Amino acid sequence: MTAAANQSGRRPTTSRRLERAGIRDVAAAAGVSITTVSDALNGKGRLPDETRSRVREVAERLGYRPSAAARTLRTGRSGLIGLTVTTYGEEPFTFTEFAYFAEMARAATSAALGRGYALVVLPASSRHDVWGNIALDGTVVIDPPDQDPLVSELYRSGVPVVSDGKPGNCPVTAWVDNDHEAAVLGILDHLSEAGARRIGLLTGTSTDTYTRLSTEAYLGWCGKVGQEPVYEAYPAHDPAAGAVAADRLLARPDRPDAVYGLFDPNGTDLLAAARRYGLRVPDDLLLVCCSESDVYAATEPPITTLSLKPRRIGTTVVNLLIDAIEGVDSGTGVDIARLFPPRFRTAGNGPPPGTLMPTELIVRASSQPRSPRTTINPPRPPGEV
Amino acid sequence: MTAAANQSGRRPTTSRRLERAGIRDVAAAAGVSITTVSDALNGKGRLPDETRSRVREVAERLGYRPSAAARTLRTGRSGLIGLTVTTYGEEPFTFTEFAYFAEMARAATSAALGRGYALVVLPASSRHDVWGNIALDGTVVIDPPDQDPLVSELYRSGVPVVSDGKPGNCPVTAWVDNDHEAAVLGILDHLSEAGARRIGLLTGTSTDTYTRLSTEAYLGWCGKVGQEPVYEAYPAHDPAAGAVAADRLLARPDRPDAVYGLFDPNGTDLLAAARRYGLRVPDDLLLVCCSESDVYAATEPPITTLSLKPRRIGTTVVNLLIDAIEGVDSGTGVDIARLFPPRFRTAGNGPPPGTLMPTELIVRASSQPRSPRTTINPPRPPGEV
DNA sequence: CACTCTTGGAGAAACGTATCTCCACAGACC
DNA sequence: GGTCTGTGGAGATACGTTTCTCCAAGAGTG
Repeated sequence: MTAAANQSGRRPTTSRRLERAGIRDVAAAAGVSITTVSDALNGKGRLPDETRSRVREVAERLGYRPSAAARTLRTGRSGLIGLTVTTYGEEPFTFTEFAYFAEMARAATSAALGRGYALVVLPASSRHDVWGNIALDGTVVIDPPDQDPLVSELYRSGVPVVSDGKPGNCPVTAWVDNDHEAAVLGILDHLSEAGARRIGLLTGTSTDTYTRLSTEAYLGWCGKVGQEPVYEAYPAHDPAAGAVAADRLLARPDRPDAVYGLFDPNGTDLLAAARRYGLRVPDDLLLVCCSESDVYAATEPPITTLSLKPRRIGTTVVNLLIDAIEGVDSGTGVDIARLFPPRFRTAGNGPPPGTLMPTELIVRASSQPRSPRTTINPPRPPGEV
Repeated sequence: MTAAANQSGRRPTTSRRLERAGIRDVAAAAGVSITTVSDALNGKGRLPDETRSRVREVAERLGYRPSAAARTLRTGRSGLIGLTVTTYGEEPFTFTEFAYFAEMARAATSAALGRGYALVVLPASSRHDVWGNIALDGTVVIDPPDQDPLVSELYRSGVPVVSDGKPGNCPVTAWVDNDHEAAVLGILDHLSEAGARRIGLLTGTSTDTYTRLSTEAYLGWCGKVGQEPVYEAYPAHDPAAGAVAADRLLARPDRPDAVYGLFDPNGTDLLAAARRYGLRVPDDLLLVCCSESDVYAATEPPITTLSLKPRRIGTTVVNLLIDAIEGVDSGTGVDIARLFPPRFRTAGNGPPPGTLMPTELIVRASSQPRSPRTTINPPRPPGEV
């Protein structure tokens, strides 16, 4: 009897065929020790290729699958990253409500998988019900509100957090955001150049960074160019409220001749409202909205959209987080993890490092400079989508 | 020195303040044993309320969080459910590409969270890179192809699998699907009643159940009513291909006077194609497409859509899976898990149990019975969205 | 020959929890 | 007084890995 067989000999005699093969069974079958099996399968240790391949072959034959739980317990790494969205109302799950989140989540998932991690979608609320039961290596938080208790809790637990959206007052490890101010100013300039005299804004009532920064940029611009602000705010998480707000905006006595809508559905909302009031786009009303959906390429007329490039954001956020988890400083390539466990590296003083990413304005017919001819049913070649 | 302190006394002397509090620390601080702490926090064992609350208070004070990895290792339950989509091309992640998946995933996530589970989004390919590293209690598979190797592998690993979409030849624990045949027949009848003489189909080239069953239902209907089939198939995962296929369909010499599009973007595709050929909807062309998006409520004209009710599907799939994991038979309430570990309950003979769920046709202007008056800019009250 | 390296690999200690087993003790009962 | 019963809780083990430590044996070296 080999030492390995001895080491695994304590299994109870009954119903062994029901058990899944463990590393001990592989060791026994291959006539080597547990250490050797582990090293062989993980490419570690000093083993001749012959032993390595033999162990691998035995493991394959037994259908051995290492226990993720045991590995996580031992190594302290689960390969799991939490993804949570905190704003946009009290709904349990507004997630993927808008194309932005869907795209961002998709890119984040891909990026994580590419580096050997998987994403777990979690709610921002409901404290220990689920959060406490999952071993997370880190968390991506979308749009954390000021003083987000969830982020604080995670920080206390030692879980690295990277946020999409500049954090108000949260101890995040790092953050990524669009340059919302530059984006709004760019759109307002674009509309002005297209002939707009009075630009309105369709905005939200929530206090997340996106809404706040965008609105502030608009108000600042109004102050600078001397235009009276014309805007309507509504709860962005309520899809029906957007149509009503769009209607209100166009029903005002000081009706704007151009509108920027901050949220994805605002394009169709505003277009429908314009039709109701007999306004032609872009002749009577210039339109831009923030959206990732390509339905606006096929509307009548096509609508100019601002893309926040969610794919780029999602990828960046995840890569930053995994860098923090693994302790690699992307700049230097130094492996910090060997010196300090990751959970203590968020404790730096000073603001967390952030990255501003540019947006992209996709100009379509709805914001073309005014011309005398009508835009109803313009002839377009069949190839254009 | 208490026995509890003795039991935890083997911690190395250095840098203890850096360690997170474990159950041993709580036991030592409360002057009780590990057993007592575990029982107190989990509501088990026979303990007086006084001890229970004291232990809880100490745990709270130390900021104790149980290790999910250790718990998973010990109990064999991770509270994690995999979610994967396998069809629609070779793309690494077509997930949330269409509103159906996004909605379904959202509902599934909510349902899982409601029962204390979290969802992990995983790719259908890339064998052991990620799948092997995660302890899953079960998996939801969307639209598995025939003989899906992934499902077979999961079955062999003992992981319960519930699929969205009737499985071709896979050992799933259970499945849920829409009644696609009934849905298509319903639409074709609806279009006929609206005055259609020749109904066309925009379908896909992939071999998943949805595409196959829908197309077969269409062909069967054509055979029964004696209409020559008029359809175009394209790779559904390619967004640009849909517009081209729609164009092809309307360019045919035997151009249909009504079209049903199987995929979400087909509505805008077909509408744009109709405009290019000067066809009025619904006067010259009746239109229905399968979509979960509400943009079709605001198009010009609004388009009739078939909803697959993804929320209901997602909820049902997850609940079935969790029932299987926890060994509760929804019908009887018997706890099977105590008799057989869940991984052996998929081995029954006969086909796996399946559930067919109804769809819903949301009728809008694009499939209204033909009338002499034009439908361009019909007057609508502002409240309607 | 005595010694150091190098190679190949075994042993055992964690990781942190849940839970099974069992014991001490106090009161009840005959 | 002795047995029984219920209460409260301690001890120890197992979950399945990874990894640190260390040993044996052969190869080279003076």
